[in-house]
Formats: sequence, C-alpha cells, structure tokens
Amino acid sequence: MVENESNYSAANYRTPDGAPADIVIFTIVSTEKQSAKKALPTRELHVMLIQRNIWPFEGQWALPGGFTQENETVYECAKRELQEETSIEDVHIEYFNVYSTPGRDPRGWIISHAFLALVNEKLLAHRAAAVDASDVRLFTVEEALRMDLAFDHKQILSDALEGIRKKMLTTTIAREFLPEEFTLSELYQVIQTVVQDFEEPNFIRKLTSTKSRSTIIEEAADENGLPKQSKQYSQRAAQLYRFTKEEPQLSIYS
Amino acid sequence: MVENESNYSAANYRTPDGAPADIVIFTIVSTEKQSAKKALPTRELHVMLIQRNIWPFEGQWALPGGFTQENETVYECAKRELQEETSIEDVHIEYFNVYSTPGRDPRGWIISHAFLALVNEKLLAHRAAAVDASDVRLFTVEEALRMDLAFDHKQILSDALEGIRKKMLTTTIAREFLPEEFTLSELYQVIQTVVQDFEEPNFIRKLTSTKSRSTIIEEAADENGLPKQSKQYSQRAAQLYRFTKEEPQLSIYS
DNA sequence: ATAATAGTGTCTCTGAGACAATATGAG
DNA sequence: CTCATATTGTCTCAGAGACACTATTAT
Repeated sequence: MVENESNYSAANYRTPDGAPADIVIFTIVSTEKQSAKKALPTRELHVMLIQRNIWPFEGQWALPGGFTQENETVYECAKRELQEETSIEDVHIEYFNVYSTPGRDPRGWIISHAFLALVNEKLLAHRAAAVDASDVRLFTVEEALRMDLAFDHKQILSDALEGIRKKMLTTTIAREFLPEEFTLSELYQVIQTVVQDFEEPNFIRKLTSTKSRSTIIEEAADENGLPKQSKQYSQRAAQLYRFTKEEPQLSIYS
Repeated sequence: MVENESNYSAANYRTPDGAPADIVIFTIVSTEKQSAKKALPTRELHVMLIQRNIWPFEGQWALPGGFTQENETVYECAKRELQEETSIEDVHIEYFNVYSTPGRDPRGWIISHAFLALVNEKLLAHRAAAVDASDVRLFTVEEALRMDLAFDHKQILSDALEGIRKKMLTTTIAREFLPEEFTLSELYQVIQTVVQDFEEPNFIRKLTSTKSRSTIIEEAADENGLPKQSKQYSQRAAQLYRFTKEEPQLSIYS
C-alpha cells in the first residue's frame, strides 16, 4: 500500500480477497474418419478443464486460472496461469467478462476476470502428455456443460461459448483453429463446428466471388507465384487460402 | 473473510486495495438551429465528468465511479454510483473492460471496472440543475479527450468511444439516444453524431424497403392504426418509426 | 467404375447505388 | 415563390439462392 500525505488508506475499507483470472481454453479436436478413402475429419469443439486438488470444490473440475499479483495486469496473469497450468504459450487470448456475484467463491470476496483462449490442436500435440495428465483434460463442450463444475464456472463457460459463436461469424478468429494455409472446406467445417446451425450452400463461391467478402482471404501461392493446392482430404486437389490482415466492418445500416 | 476447515486464508496473500467501477456516461446534446425556418438540430456527443475534490488528482476531471462493496456485484456498484453521483437511473449501462495496470492508481493496487452508459438528453433535462453544478459537467468528447483527466481515464474514455462506435453500427443502441418514436432522419443524424464518417445516401429507402433490415424498425401508428407522422423538424411531415425487439444477426460469411 | 471432395453454369429475383424528380407546407 | 426536409422513380449492375452439372483422382 502506498502511504502519503493524504488521509486515504485502503485499510479503512473492506477490500477484496482476490482478483483471479480464469481462462476458458477452446480447441478443436479433429478425428480422421475410419474410411479407406480420403475424407474430411470430424471435428469437435473441446474445452480444457483441471481437476481441483484442494478446498474449495476439491475433486471437482474447474477452469484453469489463478490469482492476479500486484505487479501484473489481469491479462498478464491470464497468460502466466495458462503457461503454468497447461504449458500453452503464444495463443489468441482475450478478456470477455467479470464475475463478482457476492458468495460466488467460499474463500471470500473474490472478483474473477474471465478470458477465453483459442488454441490450435497442432499446438496441443506438442504437449499431449501434459494434457493427458489425470488432472488436466479436454472435454467436449457438451460434456463440460453437463458436468458439475466448481464455482460459477458453468456460467462462465456458457458465456464464453456464446461469445465465441458470435465472434466466429463476425470476425476472422476461425484462423486460430486453422493452419496458416487451409482449404475453404476446412474453414467451412471449422465454422460449423463452433456454430452448429451455420449452413451456407454456396459458401465457397460466396467467399471467392463476392467483392466485399473476398478481401478477407487470398489464394496461397508458392515461391513461383503458382497457386498452392492440397490433396490431403480429397481426391481432387483443393485450392489453399490464407487470411489477409483485413478485418471486416459489419453494419446493420449499410 | 470466511474461515473454515481448510488452511486457506487470503490474509496470507497480498490482496487488491479496491475494485471500483468507473462509468463513461454518453449523451447527445441537441441544439436548435437559429434559423427562421424549421430545421434539424445540430447534435453533439457529450460525456459526463466530475471534478475531484480530494487526493489523488484533486481538482482534475474524472469519470464518475466508486468502490465496489462486498455485498454487491460490480454491475450493481456502477448503477449505484451512477445514481449517487448524477441522480441518473434506469438507463442502458453495460460493462466493457477492466483496467489493472500496476501503478494506475496512487492509492494502491486498484483494479477498475469500466462501464458505459447511454443517456437520453430528455432524462438529463429533469435534473439540469444538478448537471450544472460546478463539479459535474458535460463535455463534448473532443474536449474531454484533450483534457488531462485523472488516472487512466483518458484511455478508458477512448476505449469506450471505440466500443460505442462499433455498437452503434452493429446493434440498435441508437435507440437509447432517441425518443420512443422518431423519424428516420433523426436516426440517421444520431448515427452520424457518434460515427462521424457514416454516410449512406439512400439511408431511408434502405431501411424501409430492404427485407433483411426492415425487421429492426416498424412504423408508428395511432390508436386507429393510422400511421403517425411528425412535423417537428420539417415542413413536410415525416413518418415516425419505432425499434422492434429484433436484434440483427450479422455475419461476414453469409 | 465408384466414391468423395472441389468446383462451375445458369437461372431468377432482390437489392445496392446513383441521381433526378416530385411532395409538402411554413414563411 | 422559396426553402428545407421527405419521399418516389428509374435505371443499371452486383450478387444471393437454388440446383444441376462437371472435374479430379485414389482405390
């Protein structure tokens, strides 16, 4: 506490007992189809949870997180906790809400700051062992929402899900779940994995041949300027694309 | 502090010195033109500031706000502070960010939760006297951004402004600055007041004759079902509209 | 050939954009 | 009549939506 010429002192007031950051870590898990032929994988949205080993909510699953320290912002805290608890670094992480309902934490007056992180499954592969540890696991969001999570973490997860669904359709965060270069079928599948009822029969044509939209992606090309294609998922090669730096400006009035 | 069977105690850790809510209160001030003829008013976006009378930043202007108490959420705190400091109640108020940079507040480790409120100028008229008090005043946002505000309040204001500009184009919050029933010219003007470079020559036609957009507004009708019109701003009467309950779903992919 | 994915052709109809023209009614 | 605002007419062209069709290539 800084002391000074004024008579102000936080000690005169009841102060919070902590300001943690909790992180909702989403990833998409792809499973190759057991078919002889090439086929698109099935994809499922997963969320990472940790099993608590101390009071309160001992034994229950919870969102990763921890208390903010005096010398860091809550954003830095979220990044640090993510690294400490799951060894994940350098991913998209953003703040989305605060949770402060009195009594939400039996340890006292604790105001929690909720972040969401989008992690490419390729990044998780590096450290599959740690994720497989008994106290850190991926669950499908449906599973997680059916579980009896610690604190108000079910509410936080549910809010995060709503947020990511909205962002998936209004921004280019889908990029976080895709490799640098991807086919439009992959992109379509990723969107559908997060937003279940998204359907757009002319998806490919719309993205490639509509001027207003075609600015968000560009064709991938090799060093000779020739278009790059992928045969990973199909017999016929598919054009690879990458996201540009453009972020679309949406408006209900224009 | 709740004590219990565990060995947990917040007293073992350094805890924050406070978790205030700060509120960016926006309103649009209309000024009638000094013309003989009827004419649309000029509108300007204003923000409400209070002049601090205690350390720290004594004498400087700041956003209204105050410390959250143990028995309330930060959202409830924002509403309470709004009411206590400016007598404003029952307005649109939403949370938008947290500010926690170490050293941002000389009183100690203080994590601030920033809200923005949109207030119809009609509501302010009721209590013009209080607003005219020397320590509570409206400034245009341009003025406010040029001032040396207390704490990191210039940053907060600037973030709030960015947020409201985005929301003005993607949601129907314009309703907060308008009466129940309004003409489309008024709506257009309100949007332009907040988003300076918004221009849409066919604005009226687009809103009324495009199926996808016309769901957000409906024609106002009197008790006999006849369309209601306004002659307040023009010689020729203009149709009055009201917002429906529809919130538009925007997408970059469809 | 078959299967699975990737794309094109073609049609209709809505609506965006531009800009001129007309409507209203107080001063 | 004039002026400020409100609204309609009319044209062209982009693109949404539907759905059938063709392309590619491992097996």
